[in-house]
Amino acid sequence: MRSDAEQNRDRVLAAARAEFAAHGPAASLNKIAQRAGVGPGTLYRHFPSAQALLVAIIAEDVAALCAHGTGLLGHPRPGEALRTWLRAVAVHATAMRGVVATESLGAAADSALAGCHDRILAVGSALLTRAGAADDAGDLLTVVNAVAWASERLPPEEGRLDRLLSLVTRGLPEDVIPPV
Amino acid sequence: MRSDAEQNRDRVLAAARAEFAAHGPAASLNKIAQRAGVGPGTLYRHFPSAQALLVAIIAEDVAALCAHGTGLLGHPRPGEALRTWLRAVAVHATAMRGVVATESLGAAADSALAGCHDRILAVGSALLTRAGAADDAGDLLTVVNAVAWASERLPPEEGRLDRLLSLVTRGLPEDVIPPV
DNA sequence: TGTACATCAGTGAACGCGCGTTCACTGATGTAC
DNA sequence: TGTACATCAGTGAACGCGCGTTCACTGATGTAC
Repeated sequence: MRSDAEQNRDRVLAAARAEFAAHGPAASLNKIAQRAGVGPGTLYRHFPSAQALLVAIIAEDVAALCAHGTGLLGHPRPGEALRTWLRAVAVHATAMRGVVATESLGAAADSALAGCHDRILAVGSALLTRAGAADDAGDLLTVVNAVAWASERLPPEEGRLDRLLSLVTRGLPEDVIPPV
Repeated sequence: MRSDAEQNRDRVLAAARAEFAAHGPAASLNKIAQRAGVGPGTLYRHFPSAQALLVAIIAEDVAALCAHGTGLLGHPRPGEALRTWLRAVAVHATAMRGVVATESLGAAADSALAGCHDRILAVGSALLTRAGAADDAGDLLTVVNAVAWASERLPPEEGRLDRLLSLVTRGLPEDVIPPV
């Protein structure tokens, strides 16, 4: 790829993140192009649709989330590791006014996002198994996504996301802490 | 109100339900008017905005939901009564491609829907208290709404809504069933 | 290293579209007598 | 009951707007020599 093209691609992605964060699903492609300082034609050269933009953005994040989760597989307390990772998933899904949560839910059915979905699911399953939970990883991640979406729509309130998450995770196995 | 006006109002509401069900938040007011067989001006005479339409629709449902919940306060098994009602709330929130869930979440901050929100919350609190749960009714209803929203976005699957709900409600007190 | 050139990314005005919304006009309804 | 009329609901063409998208043209980049 020509170096100026790559630079523009990156600028478009950054602008898209900002516009989606500001306007959610109603973000306009023309405005993303404008914010990135390129013509609409340039945006289309790199991303043929808003969907393609979102896929690129989400794929950027999913790798980090999977790495985080894989690292937590070595955490000494499996239950805590699981909860920590689920919170990270929720924070990720909170981004961009619910757009990420919405896309993530449909990821299994979307061929472009299917890879992301599978990788997240694999990490989640591993963490669940290690924590000794019999839950379905897909269902659990669905609910975590849903909770993230909800917390993003409500007026911001300190600690709300954690309260809502704890409603969901309180059924998961707790770590046995050896008495001191 | 003139009788033809009331008839048109009802037809617009019915058409709006159908259009929101078909297209979610992207439903068009012109198309709602067309489906109702009235001119756009008539729709505006009754409802100045899409928001006003939604408020009218939701208010229609909330009354039924509250009556249902109030009736369940006399149910012999408080835990089961609570779960039954939460499921009814979820089914209500599943309507119209997530539009109802989205509106319901913002209801507390929306003066037109604040009344609905308060009534639902009061019924929920009563059922929770009776079941012996210490949970915050607002948080619980938020999560139930979120789960309903998610289940509406995923490809339909028999029993999914109940599975997701059970993830949320398994932390609630169970009824003590006397041994036979 | 320097230059000529082919490639292809970038430009941005312009398109058609459907949206929400308006308003001058029409006509049905309900009322007063 | 019958009629004349005032009220106000209904109409629908038309508006401006911003959207997604296109495409003929420009010009920067990287390459071949």
